[in-house]
Amino acid sequence: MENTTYQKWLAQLRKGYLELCVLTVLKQKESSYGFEILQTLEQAGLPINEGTLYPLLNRMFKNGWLTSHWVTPSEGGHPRRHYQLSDDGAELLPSMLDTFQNNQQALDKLRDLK
Amino acid sequence: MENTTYQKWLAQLRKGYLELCVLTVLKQKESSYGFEILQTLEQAGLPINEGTLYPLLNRMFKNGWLTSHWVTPSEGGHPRRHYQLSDDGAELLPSMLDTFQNNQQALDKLRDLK
DNA sequence: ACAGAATACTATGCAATGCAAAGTATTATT
DNA sequence: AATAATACTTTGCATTGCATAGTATTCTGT
Repeated sequence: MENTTYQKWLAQLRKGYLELCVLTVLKQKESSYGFEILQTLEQAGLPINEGTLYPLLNRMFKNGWLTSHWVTPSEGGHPRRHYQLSDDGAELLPSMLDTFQNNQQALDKLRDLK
Repeated sequence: MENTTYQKWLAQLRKGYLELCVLTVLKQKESSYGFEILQTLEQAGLPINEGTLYPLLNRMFKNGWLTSHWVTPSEGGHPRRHYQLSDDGAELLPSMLDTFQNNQQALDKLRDLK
């Protein structure tokens, strides 16, 4: 109740940041799919909504940051849409990490004011 | 040109983060006003738009995170709208810092995958 | 004295995204 | 047969960074 505006703020803080996280996961795993990424993020302490991740992957794909192909598991089960970093995505990731860390440093500076 | 989607991403990454920065500035300075905050952020490596900051201050005020009063400088000049942290804002700031640092840690975990 | 820059705040409208919610399918478990 | 788990899609809402334009005062250079 009293925390409503804080909850809203949490959602805002994830904007942009989630893209960085997903690119990082795909760099580490080389190839992964929605459901697995969802679990990986949760294990790293970032539980996010299905309705957040799937559209996100789609947007990143449309941006040309990812490539994608369908995989039907040989052991059976629901087909999975796998994603990998594209060349553009791989090139972007270091800049994004840089920006994120610069933000961290800017905040540290502000905390040291006066 | 090729960077358009990256520029958009930069704007997204600032959502939520800017609020944390402004709260931090106001904690350090105890009281400040729009134009000064603008310059403080720029000096910390965060140049932001007027049209971003003033509405942001207004929203934070409406959320009850800040208090505000007008000050006419004794040395003359344009009247300034000063802001300070409210009790709610002061209480919120540590939680926000915590969340931000947890995000940093989550990203570090992801970079260590496998 | 006048023009422009710097200071300082307000208001409007757009684009982008996290999330809730509901839906579709398949496979595994009980 | 029913439920849960796996796996992806789609719609609509609320929020926010930014571009842009507008208002007003003071200071600087010529």
